[in-house]
Amino acid sequence: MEHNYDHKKIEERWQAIWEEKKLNETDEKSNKPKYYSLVEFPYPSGDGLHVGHVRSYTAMDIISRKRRREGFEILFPIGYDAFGLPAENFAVKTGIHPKITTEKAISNFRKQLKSMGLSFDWSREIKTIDPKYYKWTQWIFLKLLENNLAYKAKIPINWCQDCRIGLANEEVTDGVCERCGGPVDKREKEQWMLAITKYAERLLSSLEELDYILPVKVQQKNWIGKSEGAEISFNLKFLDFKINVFTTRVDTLFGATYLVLSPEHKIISNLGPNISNLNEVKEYIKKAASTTDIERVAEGREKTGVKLEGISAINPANGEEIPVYTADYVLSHYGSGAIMAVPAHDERDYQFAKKFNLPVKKVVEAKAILEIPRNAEDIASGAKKRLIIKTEVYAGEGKLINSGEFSEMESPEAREKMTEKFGRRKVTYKLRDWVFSRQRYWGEPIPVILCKKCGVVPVPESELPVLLPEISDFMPDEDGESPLLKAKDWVNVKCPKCSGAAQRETDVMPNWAGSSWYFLRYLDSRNDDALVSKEKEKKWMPVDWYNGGMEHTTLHLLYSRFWYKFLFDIGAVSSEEPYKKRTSHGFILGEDNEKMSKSRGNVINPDEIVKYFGADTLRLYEMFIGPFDQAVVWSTDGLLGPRRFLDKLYKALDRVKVIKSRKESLMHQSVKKVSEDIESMKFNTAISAMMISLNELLKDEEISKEDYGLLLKLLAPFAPHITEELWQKLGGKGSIHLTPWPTYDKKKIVKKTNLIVVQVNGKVRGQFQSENSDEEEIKKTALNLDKVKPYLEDGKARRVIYVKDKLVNIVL
RNA sequence: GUCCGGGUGGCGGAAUUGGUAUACGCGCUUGACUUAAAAUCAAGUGCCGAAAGGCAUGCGGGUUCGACUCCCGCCCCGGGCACCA
Repeated sequence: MEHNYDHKKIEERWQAIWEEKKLNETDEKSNKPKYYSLVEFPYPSGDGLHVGHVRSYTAMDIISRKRRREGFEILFPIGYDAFGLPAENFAVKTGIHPKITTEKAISNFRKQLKSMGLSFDWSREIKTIDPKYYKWTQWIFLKLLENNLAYKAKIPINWCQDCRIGLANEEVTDGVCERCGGPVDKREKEQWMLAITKYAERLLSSLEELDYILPVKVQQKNWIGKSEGAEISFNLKFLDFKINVFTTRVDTLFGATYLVLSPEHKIISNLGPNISNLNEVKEYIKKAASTTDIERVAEGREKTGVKLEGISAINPANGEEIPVYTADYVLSHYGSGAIMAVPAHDERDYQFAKKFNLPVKKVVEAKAILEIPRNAEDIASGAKKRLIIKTEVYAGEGKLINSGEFSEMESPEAREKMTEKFGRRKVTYKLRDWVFSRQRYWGEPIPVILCKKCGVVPVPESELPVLLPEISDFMPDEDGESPLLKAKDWVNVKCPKCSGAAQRETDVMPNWAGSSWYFLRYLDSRNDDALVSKEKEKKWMPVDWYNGGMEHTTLHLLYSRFWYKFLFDIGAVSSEEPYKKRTSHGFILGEDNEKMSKSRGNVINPDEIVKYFGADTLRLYEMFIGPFDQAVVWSTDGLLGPRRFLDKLYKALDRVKVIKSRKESLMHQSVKKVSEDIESMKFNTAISAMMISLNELLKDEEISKEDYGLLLKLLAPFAPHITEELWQKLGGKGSIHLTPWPTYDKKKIVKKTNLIVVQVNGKVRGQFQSENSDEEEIKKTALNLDKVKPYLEDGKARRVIYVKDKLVNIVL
């Protein structure tokens, strides 16, 4: 018998056998209940698979393997999200076509993924760059266009100077490009937009029923940013214009002492002739446009703005004449792009009012705040709680004053009544439409033709896919026009409508396009007639469990929910939400506690780990390293623990005999623990439980074959290769991965004796074993313990507390 | 600023209807085996203390017979959002 655990031999052998036997391929004909488990398909970067991929993929592999053995027909697919900037940037530098580098990276990824023993159904593999795939991405776009959810608009977009690319709101972090960290400014550009805002309410409200981890729900909710308030119209004096403002605090209307328009507000140009300082205003607007987001919100930046001389508005509440300003602290894209300023009750308005000497009028009585002494010193020095009233700005609610008939009312009531009298209810969202154009090469061409006569003409469905043309110069030009413009033969076409000369749209889709629906394609990945057949969609959707990164919460996850709801609306799918359950994994940081990156030199290559320790050890380690949802620090030394565990398991086989004495209580407990922990993704404690089991089994010379086999079955989802090998050596029939998932018997877990802990005044002083639960008897035993007696000499037990089968606490 | 997480040995971490704090693993110490080392096996390992005992879950209070766990306040770390009216 072999005594050494040769991971390389074992892993290669079993991977080949499983592949040959198609062990992991989904059986479409099966009548078992379906289970669709999904991981985010990787972007095939030239750097190869990251240990972070292994973490997330192993977790879902464990869940899929368990489900399979619980009697479900599993769909656990994989593919590649292969359009993207890194390959294109590399192409700009080297002239090598992104397709070549991407395909190479995909081959490498495939090899790496296979070496991990992940139970993917490889027969359904997809890649977003495949024309047969992006045909359907383009098809969805056409449908969006047809339903007025795709439109072209000239809007100020976030422009990354380094990448020469327009960015979606979601792709800008702290005012810099999420990708390259370069500065982002605003440019007016004609862009394709998707009207995700039309779905804001639905995206928000259906969140409630979904089984997503809380942080995901919270983030999406905040991102959608629903805000309920009122819209109030302010008429202008002497002019037939009105300005609408959005406010959540109508109750402060009597305190509105001026209005502020965002510099981009359209009414300013309409008012032009009536503004006596128009030049000054224009100057300010120009300056505001060239201000970047970083500058605009820079900390401690003083408020700026210009008064529109000659213009004044009427406060509808009290008829007062109030001035109108334009200032960049008011955002054009939120609410109506105009606000009523209430300096007494809003910090920002107050700052502005102070600078421009505008009146501050209190209309809500401030509530006193209770100040409590904090530290021991304060308390010792006799400091007492006291009430303080903030004097300057009070942003809270309270009783109204100086508000005519509404005085004496509390804020909520006043809001109701004042909305009714002066305006109307209004709901706004922070969510903005999705900037869908990219002036780049390596993406799906947007399938429309621009005709001077007919305007935007969709490419007929029969002509899909619009293939990405071959070009050799991938650099976008200075103005940010797409490199596709250089493919003259491709660009110049006849208009499908009028047959006149026309041009193809040269913008391509963002890399979020292909990933917004990929989970549907897995169901029917070779279908050329539809993105997915109705029948298969009905059978497999929605995804039962989807694990992925938190960084995709407001991007991919939200986008794909939007597309799916849209597909539902046009009858292409039969349910409204794509993912029933969403969980998330934490990052793996380098050994230096920093994010893994080439420049830091702290990247761990999974290939090396597989080579030296084996895929099973790597999998086990990554699951053992810490709580699945939290960031963890890589430790190569830490791999030794799981590796030793597998070594011990392998050697233990020599001691396995068919014997009667089993460790039933222990094993049933393990089955319970491991089963439950997998469901809650507490893989670290599941592994700990299996380590404890093995350690316990090894305490005896002989190990029961039944116990050992059971342990193998529990471990199989985590370490599929070694358990399969040992299962065969044990004489097991068929693959261990096809055996039913073990069940446990509660009765067998119960212990015969209980350990009773004895405390005196809450401190542990002793313990004893007890076979019964008789309160009086146990209390008596406790009071007579040698360790306890000395405490009873001075005084009597005032009270004795008994917690059944657990603890006695003697209170003196 | 605000919304989520999180703070426990030398290190990763375990423990939740409040009931033995430090499971499991790494590391370390000692011993066995070995010419030696590695590997492996065995014993030990929160801190202070010779011991008895005392002290320990970010800090300060509180509730309780009993608090890592609940309440009040604060500090620090990670992440999201941020002039959103």
